Amino acid sequence: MRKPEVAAVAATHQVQKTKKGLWSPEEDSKLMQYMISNGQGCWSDVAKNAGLQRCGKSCRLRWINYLRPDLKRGAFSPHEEDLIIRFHSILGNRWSQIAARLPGRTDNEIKNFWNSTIKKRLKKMSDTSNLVNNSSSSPNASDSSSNSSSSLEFKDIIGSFMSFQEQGFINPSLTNIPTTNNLFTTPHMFSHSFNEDFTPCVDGLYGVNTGLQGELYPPLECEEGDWYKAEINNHLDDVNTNGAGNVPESMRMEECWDLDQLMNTEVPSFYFNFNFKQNI
DNA sequence: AAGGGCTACAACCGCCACCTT
DNA sequence: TAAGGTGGCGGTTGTAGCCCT
Repeated sequence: MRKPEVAAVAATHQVQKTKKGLWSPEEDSKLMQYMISNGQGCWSDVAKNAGLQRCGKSCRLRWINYLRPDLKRGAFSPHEEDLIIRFHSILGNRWSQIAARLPGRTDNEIKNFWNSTIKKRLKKMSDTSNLVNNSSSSPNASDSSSNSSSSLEFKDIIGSFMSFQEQGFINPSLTNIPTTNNLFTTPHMFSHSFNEDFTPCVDGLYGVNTGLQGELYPPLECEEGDWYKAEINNHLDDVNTNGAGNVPESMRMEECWDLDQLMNTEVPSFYFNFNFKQNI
């Protein structure tokens, strides 16, 4: 939160003052009344017409994140938490897309929740697993900052990896929790035992097909229950869970997957830009 | 009671995409 | 085509309020 301040902005013939910082109840009430009676329009007009000394952007943010009548208030339910974690494992930091799938929640809210709560939880988990599995590793083993060239968060990978493991998609007898030392160099075994196929999406990249994807890509030939060796690419940029930067526009997740349906199925599924290598 | 540390979250900033002129 | 305006988004900051000592 910020101290209220008044910034002078030079206008054509006069000096208009735009206020910054916390919104007062009076300002909230003005904006609320204006929005209810006029609806959403050009935000800079909203600021002017509602008699607010705020920039349009500030009005927009206040309305979307705080005043909107359809907002849900209060703590996230365990179900919402679960959804956020699952959506994040698929969408990365696309907060607005995650928020669009959680009615009544805003991207800002979810982002804050993730950064203040879930991230810490994952960090704790990764710290614990590093202690257990990597007692002889280098002092930097849990330091994600050493991978500063990538937007990939090591903690996120750990979280996703553990999620894979918890749900039985990673052969427990063949793999350990990865560390920064071995995550990108050690092949890990991914189960294919749920009744769908790994589906090649583009040149060396494989997704896990839940069967919801239709006939877009030919499935690999494989037997029910096979284990596949998934060799995670050495290049951090290629395993960026934040986006589909390595996947051609036409093949990106949004176009291929019905996320809403996906999230309602009993079969969890994930899509990483990992460079999977088939090892039958 | 005081004050220091920590957390949650409201709000700002900078960038980008899109639209209009 | 370029320039300017606007909206949307993710990252980041700063502080109110809580907790602990």
